[in-house]
Amino acid sequence: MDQDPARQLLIEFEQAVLDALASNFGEAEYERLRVRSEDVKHTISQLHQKGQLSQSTIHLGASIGERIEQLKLVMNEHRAMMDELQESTSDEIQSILEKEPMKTTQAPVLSERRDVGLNAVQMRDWFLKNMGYPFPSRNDKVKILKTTNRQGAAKTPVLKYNQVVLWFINTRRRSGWTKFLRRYAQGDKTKMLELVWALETSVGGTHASRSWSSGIGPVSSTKSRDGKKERKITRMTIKEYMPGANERELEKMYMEWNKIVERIRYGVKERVGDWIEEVIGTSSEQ
DNA sequence: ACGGGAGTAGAGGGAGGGCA
DNA sequence: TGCCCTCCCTCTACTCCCGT
Repeated sequence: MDQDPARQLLIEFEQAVLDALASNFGEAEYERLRVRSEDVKHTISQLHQKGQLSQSTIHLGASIGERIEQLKLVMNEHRAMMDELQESTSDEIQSILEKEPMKTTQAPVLSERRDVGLNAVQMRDWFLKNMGYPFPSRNDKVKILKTTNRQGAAKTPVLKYNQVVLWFINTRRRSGWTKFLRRYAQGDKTKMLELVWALETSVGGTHASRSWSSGIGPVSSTKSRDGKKERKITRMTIKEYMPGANERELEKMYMEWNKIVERIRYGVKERVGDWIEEVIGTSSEQ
């Protein structure tokens, strides 16, 4: 039994989400979970305000979110087959029904620019799996687009290709990834890839335990993702990458890196409890 | 031509203060 | 206590510019 009430609350909450996902996840179940998430959010926020939320509890919350996310992805794989079948049928029906002229491609009016938040789960996931080179090719973007739209079909607005492009541009900049690239890799993306690989091996563990990966993988591959040109990656340790750096400088770099990862995982959200909303919001799409 | 970066506008929402 | 207003922050998306 966990002695920390906040930790206990989070663990019980995770169990409730898992139970719901394992059962027939209907509207009633969603509503119950939503109410419960409000309680959890309220309690966690209060503890945070009182300064009673330990770092390990915050990390527990993060890893619970990660586990729920992974379960969701697995379930979506199974669902994808059915969806594809449905999609091809509905496309056919839609082409028959679409006798109206094509919608205009004009820029949306300002009031439509930020109606509801983007479903950025897939984009965040892709970014975190390719931290060394977070520049998705056209194919990657289309894949992200399809998966996102399949997942959030009814609850979130359709994600457009351009939104994926913009999201990655903004996230690289705002998360601090671009600054990190300039500071520690002199703006050289190949060097950055080497650095992130060095960081990854230095930290150790798996993608699940770290929550991020360089994107290179264990087997040597020098070909860039888009296949346009070769990138020679030298695999070295962090000490080899930064031979002149002392422990303090390395520590500072690790801290900056962790901050970037956190920003990408949860957006630049600072309010405690927002991650719960995000988890509930995305899990309910099952 | 295309993709990415930088600067920026605007919408939405939370926090906090003032007031009845 | 509840309402209103203002300020500030986050996020999306636009425009312009630059590099390939």
